[in-house]
Amino acid sequence: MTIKAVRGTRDLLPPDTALWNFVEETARDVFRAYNFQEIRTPIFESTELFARGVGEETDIVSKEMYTWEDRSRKSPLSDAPYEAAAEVLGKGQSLTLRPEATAGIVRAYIEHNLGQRGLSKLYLIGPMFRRERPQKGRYRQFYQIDAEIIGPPGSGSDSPVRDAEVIEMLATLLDRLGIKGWNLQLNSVGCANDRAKFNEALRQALEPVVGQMCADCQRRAVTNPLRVFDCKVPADQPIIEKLPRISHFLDEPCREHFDEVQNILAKIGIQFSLNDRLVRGLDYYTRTAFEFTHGALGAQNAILGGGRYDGLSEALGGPSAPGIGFAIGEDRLVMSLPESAESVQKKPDVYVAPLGAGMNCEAAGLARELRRQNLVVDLGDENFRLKKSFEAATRAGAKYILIVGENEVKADSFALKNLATGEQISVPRGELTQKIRA
RNA sequence: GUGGGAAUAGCUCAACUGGCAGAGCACCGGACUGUGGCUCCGACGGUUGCGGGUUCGAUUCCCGUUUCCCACCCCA
Repeated sequence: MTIKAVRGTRDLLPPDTALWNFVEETARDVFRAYNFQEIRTPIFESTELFARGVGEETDIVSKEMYTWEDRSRKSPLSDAPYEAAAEVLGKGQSLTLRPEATAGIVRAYIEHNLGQRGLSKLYLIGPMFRRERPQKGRYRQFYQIDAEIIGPPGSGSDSPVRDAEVIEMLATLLDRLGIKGWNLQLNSVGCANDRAKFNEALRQALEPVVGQMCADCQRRAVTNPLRVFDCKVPADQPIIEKLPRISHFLDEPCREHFDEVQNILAKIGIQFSLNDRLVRGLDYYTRTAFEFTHGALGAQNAILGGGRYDGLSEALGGPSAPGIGFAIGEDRLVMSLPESAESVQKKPDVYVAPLGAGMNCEAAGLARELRRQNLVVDLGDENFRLKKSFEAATRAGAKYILIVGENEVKADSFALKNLATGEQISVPRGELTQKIRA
């Protein structure tokens, strides 16, 4: 039995990787225009970070994390094989593969006192890990493109301008990637006080009717009443329609904040729809919550999600640092791209084909010169028959083939053939770069 | 964690009621010693996901298991 990639993980191969690079380069380019800068945090963190940051009650923390006990630093067996070390692991630290990016970024923000620099605009691209059942658009190792605006209150980090800025940036990114037919849904889940009041009202409203609802809703009514709004069972919809809505429980500052976000978005021409049933799965969200969906993704139709988390820093023992951010599911983003992998792939400008004994050296020298001119150059082998070189050049998608044989070397002028048109000319060494680039 | 479908050559798929495991494409070589895409010929390619059972005989039927796909759940 050969060893295979483990369940829920996968290899990304060429030419698909060209698509991923296209997405990441475009994202970096767009983020730069909004003055975001990159942050890289560790792929594993103390388990406690996610327990406190994401929330003990969330599905992510309660059943989806890859968590293990590290070896104890003091263990006399610390350099023993892990089977033996496991015997003394009682004192080891509990570690977890990151299931999302925000907690780690806020941890770094606190740890390095980034609040002293004013407003931080940070982005992170990398793998996340959740132990869920794999499905279309859902993997156990998946990639997120994440960005956050966070800072002390005086830096304006809590301003609705920031919410609108982040959302508008996402619309720009999706447009730049050529993604058509995305849909933006917006909601405000209020502050902690609003949520407490709303939860209580919801619980009361559910009590007399929950018996008539589906089994899932009966469970949710106890564990997490907000999630009742996610229910898709038709028979439950009339009941859900009559339940209280978070929008009626927002206090005055939260309402004004949300109004201003909508106001800005409308003024700058970003289409959105309000959805007061939109709830997010992580405990730390406050006020603005949003989601971009796309039709071509099957059941996992959320291409990205985000929101505001004004109390997260404090929950992690840090200073007050309101923030807003989002996470794009890169796997899903790539799935909804209209581009083909072929179309974004960088093809060789020229295929250098040495022909006959001793020509490898000549060809290698020429290839080096051309590559130093920033041309994309592929290189053959003097043992190839010319036919084989042509086939290799064609397969590589090269624009030109450059033949390096004895005749050419003697004349210091090389046969350059355009593989698409069939036109062939003899080009002196000094003019090669210019001719190939033309 | 639950439910449905699937797994045969690198890829896409055949193989009747249980009877020698095949094709197309791709790959490699040749026809063709310095000019590609076309054509023709040849070669390579398999523990039929894995393990067990029934049978004279299993890709085929049965059980288990793993993985993938789809959906639930949840989320990006």
